[in-house]
Amino acid sequence: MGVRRQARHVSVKDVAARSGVSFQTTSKVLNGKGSVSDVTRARILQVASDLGYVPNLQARSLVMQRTLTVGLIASDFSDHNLSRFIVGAEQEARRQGYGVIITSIEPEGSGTEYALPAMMERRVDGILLAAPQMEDDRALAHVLDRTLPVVSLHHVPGGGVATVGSDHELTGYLATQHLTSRGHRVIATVTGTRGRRVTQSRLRGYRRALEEAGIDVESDLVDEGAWEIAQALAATLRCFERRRDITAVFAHNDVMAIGVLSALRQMGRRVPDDCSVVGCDDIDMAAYTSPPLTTVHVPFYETGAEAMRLLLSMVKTNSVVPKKVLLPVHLIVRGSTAEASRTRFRPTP
Amino acid sequence: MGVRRQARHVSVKDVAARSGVSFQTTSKVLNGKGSVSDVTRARILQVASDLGYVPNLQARSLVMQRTLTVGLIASDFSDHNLSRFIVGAEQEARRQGYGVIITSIEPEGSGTEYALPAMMERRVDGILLAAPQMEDDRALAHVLDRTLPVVSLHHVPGGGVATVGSDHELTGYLATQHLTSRGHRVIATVTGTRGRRVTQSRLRGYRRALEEAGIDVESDLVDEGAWEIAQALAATLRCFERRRDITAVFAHNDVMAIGVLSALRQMGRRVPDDCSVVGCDDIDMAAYTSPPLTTVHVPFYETGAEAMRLLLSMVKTNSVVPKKVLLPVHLIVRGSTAEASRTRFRPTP
DNA sequence: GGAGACTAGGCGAACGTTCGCTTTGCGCGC
DNA sequence: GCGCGCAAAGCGAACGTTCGCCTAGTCTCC
Repeated sequence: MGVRRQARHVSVKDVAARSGVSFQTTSKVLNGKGSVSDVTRARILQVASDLGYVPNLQARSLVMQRTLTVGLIASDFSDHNLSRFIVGAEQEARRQGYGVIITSIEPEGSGTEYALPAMMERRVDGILLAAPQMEDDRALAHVLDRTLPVVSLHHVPGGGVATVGSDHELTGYLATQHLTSRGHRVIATVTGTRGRRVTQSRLRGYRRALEEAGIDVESDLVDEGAWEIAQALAATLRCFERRRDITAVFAHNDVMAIGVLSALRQMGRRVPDDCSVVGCDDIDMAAYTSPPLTTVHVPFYETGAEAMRLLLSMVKTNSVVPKKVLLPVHLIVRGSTAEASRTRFRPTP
Repeated sequence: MGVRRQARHVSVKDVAARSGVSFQTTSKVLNGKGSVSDVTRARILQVASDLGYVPNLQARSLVMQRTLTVGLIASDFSDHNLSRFIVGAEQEARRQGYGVIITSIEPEGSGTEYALPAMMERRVDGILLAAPQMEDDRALAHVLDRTLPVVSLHHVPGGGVATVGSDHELTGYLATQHLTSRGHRVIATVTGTRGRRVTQSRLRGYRRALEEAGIDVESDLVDEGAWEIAQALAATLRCFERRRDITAVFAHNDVMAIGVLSALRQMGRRVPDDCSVVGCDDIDMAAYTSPPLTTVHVPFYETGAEAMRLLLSMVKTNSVVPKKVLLPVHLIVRGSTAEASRTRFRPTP
């Protein structure tokens, strides 16, 4: 039980005292400002390093009026996509010398009550929002407006907030178009949570691809998987109960696509021989499902980096630019999709 | 391009001026210290809320000598297990009113050069380390020692640092013992990265279970999967090339277990009829592989929460207690394991 | 009616910086 | 020989808090 008091930090005054100069001169040297003779400069630097001087950012930001720190509010750090985004954002911040302080907000509503104040108390220079399920939270939007530079991963009501994301409609379009171009005509889709914008966008892309191929959009081919394996599995079973002639399924993300694969296996349908499957997001595991999943790559890491770049540029110029950035997505063809002509009908056991 | 200067924050002096008292009195009211009459107290509180006063934690921590902030250094936020850990830690910190500032360190060596100074500059009250691959980094250990309260998820050389983790040897033991108790005698294991302590511990558990069952430990049944699906798949194939009589495989984590399942499928061996598979970690997906994976549950979330609890208790008492906490793990039986008697030998195609 | 205790509030200092303004000392041109 | 300009360093103030100590006023009690 080694209890020991924490050693006091060495301050610029300590360094000054040891070097025989005023602490302001020391400060000048450490910041490379003002004119100081080479010999004293060297002496001060030497002493500073001997004493292990580490500047106190708290004090510094008090006078500078900026903290070199940004807040990152996320709904769930363990969400795979979100965590890629976070890594991208954090690395970009680090590259630019900014610190990142995080808070997660509880899914059941307003963890915002804690998150925002915590960030404000710490006087963050800007905020990065990554809480997709808050996209309709007007309270949040209200608080954010007119105060700080904010960049969000998702839509924020009111529209004063800059957004960086990927083109979800294109995602849905590319996935579906890949299937129609391979001759599929009866294409089911297992969607994300109904109310969410991503879902609506991906659904729009799905419809557009079908229409372009001259295929009617039929509602019994659409079912909700709500981003979860188990629900996607169930949704797939429901679709096939309604329509036995489905030859392809587009899942609104890869995790659900894995559920779709499970469902098909369970029904005794082979992939891609009996049914093609395409997901989106391109998670690591997508390359290792059986068969490997055809999917649309969504650049989460780059989105995070880009969002942070935009945020920091706003912070540095002290301006607010409510622009929307969309990053490109692209199709990755693997083994889970095949020509419709190869598809042989096999009755459900 | 709506450029607008950032509004200055309202300070305790602003509130004081408006309420007609000194700013120190305002401070007293806001902190509930000293004696202030009910009427002025009410007036001050009213003004504070009218003006939207938010205390400046920077200034506060300057005089209080603590920042109510802890640093979290992690190797990779997008690692599934690590991110569960982080969520647990963050939530516990939040519950206790502490902020969390993060840095990731690059796998290729010493991102520490940036991470530590960044934390020190911000005068964090303590540091939580979650960078398993740094477990042998003496430089890191040296810097950490004797300065701040530090709790680590992994071993730190020199041993002055508190550690919270789960019982990896027990994990390996439970997984393997489950297999031996079901009559398996030829049990392969696909390990994590060789040099790592987790790997060594899980391997020790594996050996102990075998010995208890009176089975010789044979080196041609051990192969390295290095935590990755693809490598685990390859390792499995190699094992079966050496030994065709394997009836069960223990993978050092669930991700690799998925690779093992792929390999078996590829070889035409059915799970669990021809071969049983058990993983560990209990990731979300484990319940949805086909067949659902028998695994050992490792409480990452709780580990994070517990680590943060320990860290904060050290911070609050200003003491350093280099204790080691081990959290319990338990077996979860799903569909990927069966009695050895059911196992029928099928030659590799 | 006066001493003592208590209440309400003010004041100065400190925390560790940055920044702009002064002061000191010295070489130099006329 | 005198003022000028410039380099080197010091000084005071400010950032927004907390904290300990001081003071003025009121209440209580004998």
